Amino acid sequence: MLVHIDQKSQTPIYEQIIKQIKELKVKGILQVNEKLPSVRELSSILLVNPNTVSKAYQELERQEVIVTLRGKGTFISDQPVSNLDSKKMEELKKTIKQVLIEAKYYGVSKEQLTEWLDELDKELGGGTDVKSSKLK
Amino acid sequence: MLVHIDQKSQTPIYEQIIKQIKELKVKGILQVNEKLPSVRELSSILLVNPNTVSKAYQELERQEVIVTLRGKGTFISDQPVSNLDSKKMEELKKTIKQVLIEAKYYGVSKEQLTEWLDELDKELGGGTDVKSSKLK
DNA sequence: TTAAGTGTACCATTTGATATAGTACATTTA
DNA sequence: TAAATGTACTATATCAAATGGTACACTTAA
Repeated sequence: MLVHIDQKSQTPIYEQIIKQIKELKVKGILQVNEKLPSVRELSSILLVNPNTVSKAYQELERQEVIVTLRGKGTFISDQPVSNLDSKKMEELKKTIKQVLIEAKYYGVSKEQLTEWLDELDKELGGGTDVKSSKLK
Repeated sequence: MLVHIDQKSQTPIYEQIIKQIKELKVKGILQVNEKLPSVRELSSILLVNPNTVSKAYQELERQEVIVTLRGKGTFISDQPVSNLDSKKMEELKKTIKQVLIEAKYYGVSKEQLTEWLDELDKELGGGTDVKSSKLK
């Protein structure tokens, strides 16, 4: 299975699922309109409670990453990403700020962080650019 | 007071304290060997429990950001930052990866993130470069 | 129509982190 | 000695997270 749960992690299981589904979509491993495992199926694979998977799916739908159809299943959304949300922008910037502060404590320069960004962008970019692919 | 607590935040109070002390040090607002408010003093200022402040101070000392001396008080550490910790490096990289994935969902480009890094670096850089200042 | 699979909605319980409250102790300073 | 300091300890309350179980509405396929 593509999703992997770390039970020892301090990150909640449902958040781990959310992050990994997003990553798989950005990478293009999960294609638009592709069907995801059912709540029960994924829960039995990951050995977690169905409610936990359901919680992850509900949050993913709220973020318009996936679409759920009663009785049919859950699918990768083909809808455009919601408009630029200033709140989200601020969150991103705050997170980056914290990363930068942390980095300074370990002698990691801004330039190093920028290099990592380049690396990771290539690593992820092999898939689909979620935003622009919706606008064509 | 320089530290400000947001009771509504989902971030634990002790973590808010940790982050802000670090930021103040990176900015140079808190200088090396400078005395911090006592546990009881800061707790009464912030209207939080002394144990909560103590927890923050203990974690900050574990990270070698501050030094505590029994009966004397707590001070900004003048010790060199601990050697580059590969675990910490991985954590930073993971966080950046998540930020990048999030950014892609909101049409924020890698270049935009890089710009923010530059901005924030200047904003913080007015203070002292923690790492290099120890090596002179 | 029936049966299976789907997401969803409940409820109850457990666990762990967080925060508070209170007390006490060892150390340092004035 | 007295005050201030960090620390340790116990107890309690709250909340998020996760689990377990049951049930319902809808869709699909036999």
